[in-house]
Formats: sequence, structure tokens, C-alpha cells
Amino acid sequence: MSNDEKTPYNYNPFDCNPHGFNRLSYQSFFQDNPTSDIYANQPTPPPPQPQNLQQPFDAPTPYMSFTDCLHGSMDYNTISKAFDMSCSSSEVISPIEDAASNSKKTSVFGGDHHSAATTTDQYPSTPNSSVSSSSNEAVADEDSGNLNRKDKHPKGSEDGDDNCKSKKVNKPKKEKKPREPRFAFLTKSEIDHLEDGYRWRKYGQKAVKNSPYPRSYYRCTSQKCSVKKRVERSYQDPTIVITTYEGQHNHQCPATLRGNAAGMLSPSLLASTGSNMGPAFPHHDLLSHLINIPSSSTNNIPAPNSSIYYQNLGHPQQQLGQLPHDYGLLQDLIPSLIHKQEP
DNA sequence: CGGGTTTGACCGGCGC
DNA sequence: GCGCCGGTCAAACCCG
Repeated sequence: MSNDEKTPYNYNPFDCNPHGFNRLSYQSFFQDNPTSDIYANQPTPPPPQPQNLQQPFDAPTPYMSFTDCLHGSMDYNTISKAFDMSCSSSEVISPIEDAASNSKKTSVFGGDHHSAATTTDQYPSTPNSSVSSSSNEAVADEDSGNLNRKDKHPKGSEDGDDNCKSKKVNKPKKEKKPREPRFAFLTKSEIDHLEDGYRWRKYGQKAVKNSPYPRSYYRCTSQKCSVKKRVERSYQDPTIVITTYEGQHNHQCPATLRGNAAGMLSPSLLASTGSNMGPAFPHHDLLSHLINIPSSSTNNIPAPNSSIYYQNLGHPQQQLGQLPHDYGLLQDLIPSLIHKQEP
């Protein structure tokens, strides 16, 4: 069952998309709750979070970008709030019960955060509808240098000899390290690993329980950057790729450094996002999929789900009107998006 | 040869 | 305590 069979979409030159992603029909930010919460459908209690996020920069501005998120310059709460808005319209992804909702890890992050996935049993049956579940993870976690773990000792064979099975090297009982904040993107794509401008090294792949699709683990190849991401395919809708970022880049986007950034961005986005977008904006591929740009410029891509985004948002204007002030993220993106649709 | 991928094994948390 | 499972490691392999 390869994904190649389905190729439901055409290549969209507008997106400069060499991989043939399809446009994102849904986007979601969620923090935490591995796997499960991706599908979690819940009203996401907007948490009164202390602003103790690790933020290299000041408070989020209305011009935060997705990459800002990726770079950690953004308050994750802002993100989640922003998307809570859109999910508050009771949109949820298709009921991917069980594996997802059942996961025993719904509140794994120390439990010091509202376990988001709680009402998973009442999925409205809105297949392919967009979801915007958001949850907050242990935002307080610093970049705890997750690379320290285990000191890189070869497992069990540290001394070689007869500790044959006793892989338990006597470790200093490390304290539980908090997890990085996470957020996920659901992207319609034929390929699993979406270009986002950063370079990633795959360090693992695991079969996902109850899913025929494996989950891949990637780490940012940049030194000292501990950002990780997981990529898996929704088993309910194999055209959807779930990309979960964990951590915050502490460097610039390599693509940017190569001078590609400009080419990744649509002028309108650049214009609308302003300088705050900075050089670290993600690959246009990603962005364009994130916001489901109905690139009128070409192809009437069937994009079966392409309308979902709007469906969920209802009338964008209206939605925007309801937005809290910190809806800056979409507020920023949508106008440019709309602008872009114009011939 | 360096960097990335594959893949089986290991680790550790969690639920029962 | 045991088993399950997600996440990670690292040797082997691949590729440009």
C-alpha cells in the first residue's frame, strides 16, 4: 500500500513544490501529548499559562510567523490560542480513535499541564475536517540539552564483558527532564518529510501502533540544536502527514543562509509579514501548505480537502472579527493569503 | 570519505 | 513485577 498509488494531486508549481505536497487543508498546533493529542478533539481549555516560556525574544508580536514558532521566538500559548479559536468551532479531524485517543500518554508530561485529550469520545463525524486541537505541554522546559542523555555509552556493552543482559549501566539516576514544547502540523502531502528549510537527520523509525504507517524521527543536523521532529502519516487519511516539532531552533534556517529564503517566500507573504519574519522563515512549501493557499495561479487542483480550511474557519472575516488580540499569527497570514488569491 | 538512512536493540515510563 | 510501547541509540549500510 504505497502512497504512490494515490497521487491524488498535481504538482503545484506555484508552491515551488518539488515534492508535490498538497496544500494543507488543515493545520493544527498542539503541544505535547505525543501522538494522541493530535487527534484529540477537545475544547482545549485555554490555560492560564505563566509566561515562563523559554523565549529568546520578547513577547510575540502580531507578526509572528510559523517559523517564529519553529524558532521558538513565539509564545506557544499564543499559537495554541490562536488555533483554539479555529478549533473552537468544533471542527475535528476524523475520529481516529483508539490509538490516538487511547494512548496512555495523554498526560504524560508530568501531568503539570492540563491533559488536553479528554473528550475524544465525542468526535463529530467530520471526516477531513480540520482540526485545531491544541494543548499545552510543559512549556517550562528549557532546552534541557536532551542530548546529554546516557552519555552515549554503548548500551550494555560499556565494559564489554559479561554484563551481558544487564544493560543497566549504573546511571546517576538522572532527573526527569522536561520535554520541549511541541506543536504539530498536519499537512497534505505525498511525501513524508516536508521541506521546511532546515536540515534533518533521521535517527529512528518506529512502527506506529494501529497504523500501517511508520513514524520517523528526525533531529536537526545543526550543532547544538536539539530540535526534533516526528513525521508520521495519518492512518485514517494517508494523505495527511503529521509533523510534530519539538524544541526550538537556536540557529538560522540553513536555507536562508544559502540565500534561498527569498525564493521560498511569496512576495505577498514577505510583504505582509514584514521584517519580523526575519531570515528564518520556513520554506514556502511548508507555509503555503500550512495556510492552504488556493493558488489560483494554476492548476485547479482538485484538492479534495482544500476547502476544509475555509469551511472550518467559516467566514474568515467573521472569524477574524472574533479573534482575540493574540490571533496575530493567522491575522497576519490570512490577509496575505487572501491577497494572494486575487488574480 | 563524510554525511545521511536503515534497522534491530535498548531504555524508560506507564498501566495493569 | 511484568509487559507494552514510544523514543533513542548506534552499527551497518548507502550514496554522492
